[in-house]
Amino acid sequence: MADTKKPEMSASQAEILDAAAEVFMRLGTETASIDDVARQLGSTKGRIYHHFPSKGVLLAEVCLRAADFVLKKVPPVITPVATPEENLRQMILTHIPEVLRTLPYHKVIIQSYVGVQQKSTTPLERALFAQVQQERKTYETLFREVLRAGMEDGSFRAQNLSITLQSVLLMINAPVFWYRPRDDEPESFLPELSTQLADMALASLR
Amino acid sequence: MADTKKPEMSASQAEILDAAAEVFMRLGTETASIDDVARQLGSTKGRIYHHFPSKGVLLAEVCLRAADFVLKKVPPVITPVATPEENLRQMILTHIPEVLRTLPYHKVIIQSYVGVQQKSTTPLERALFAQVQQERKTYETLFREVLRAGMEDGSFRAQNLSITLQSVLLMINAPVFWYRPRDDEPESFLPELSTQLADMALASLR
DNA sequence: AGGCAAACATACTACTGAGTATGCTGTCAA
DNA sequence: TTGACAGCATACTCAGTAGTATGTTTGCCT
Repeated sequence: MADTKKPEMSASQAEILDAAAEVFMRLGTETASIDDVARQLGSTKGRIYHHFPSKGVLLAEVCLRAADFVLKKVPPVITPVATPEENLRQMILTHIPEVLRTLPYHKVIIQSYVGVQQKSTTPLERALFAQVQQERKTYETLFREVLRAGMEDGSFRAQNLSITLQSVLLMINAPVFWYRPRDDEPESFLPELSTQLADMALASLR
Repeated sequence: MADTKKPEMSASQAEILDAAAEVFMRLGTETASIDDVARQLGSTKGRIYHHFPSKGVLLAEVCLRAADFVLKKVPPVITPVATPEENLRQMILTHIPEVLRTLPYHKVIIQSYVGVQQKSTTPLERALFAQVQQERKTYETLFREVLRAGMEDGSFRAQNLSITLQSVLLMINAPVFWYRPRDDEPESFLPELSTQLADMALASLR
């Protein structure tokens, strides 16, 4: 655990992950083949297997990147000087645009969340998915602590914390299920969407 | 449209659908094979293909049944004499236990909702999935109308209706993502879960 | 210049899993 | 009783896909 966990991803690897996320989103992680991903890249299998040892690892890396996106943006906006309401609101207002900016990644990680333990994975794949699980747990804890603090000081209604946490998390991820970027969409839509969801989430806690 | 849409499902067919829902839930709709479903039944492929022409149709029938479950229970509790809040609360308190009672089916339909258009489907499969889409839309409309009525008479805060609808729907389906029945679970847990979610959903609208 | 990796492309192999063709068995009507 | 059909089981076929083995090019260091 001595070394920092940044495996120095190359530009080509990032490009492959972008393509994989896009294709996995469109076709589903199981249905999509490595050849589909290669076609999306305008290249062939060889390129992908040069950088990733298996399809399972590729999928795991996509999920890991999805988790990293929000995990880099949200923690910095939390501050001890703010009230739980203010903290939670800022977290949500940061979370939603970042998720929609990297939408394909999050559509993929939700697939892996809804369906399925991976079948017959290699040790490396298991390790990566364990890391995804870990980061997910870390991210949940950020929200859990804010909710707990708010319930303690009476800002939020006292009730089952786990249920509350899951509900709030799913609520702020709801756009992942239905949002599709549109050409005729006004500039103001994303901020409006974010604030409305933040309002609803906060209201649900009172 | 003259005939009633009840294709007279046999007991054997229902048993197959139960097994398919269970296996599709555990392994994922793409990963799970027909042989897996057959093994769950303690029989072989032959039985399944005798009743269903393809894996896609089998999956579609599972989704259709999932939609039917809630669509049979929820509409009867809606009444014009009640306020929008009261109607919505009763709908949620009916929806959640029914979903958890038939959990595997709903885990499957959510998979098909998150991931993917089906690839290279037969006309029959397309027709069935269109029917699923139709029933889903019908179900959504029930909630949309109650929300709209509540916004009109001032019970609910006026805001983007579609966003509100999607958020509420996802919120009351949240347990599908995380709930797992436990042996040491008190009798009272399900009612408590339902009322807490109903409270949160209604509060989010104020 | 030249050699040597890294970064791919090409051409395979092996296997899994959907779908089919056919065989077997009980049941029920005529 | 018999034949005919529903309800399965068994034993295949065949297409698609993950993974591999091996070529080919491109930078890059000396």
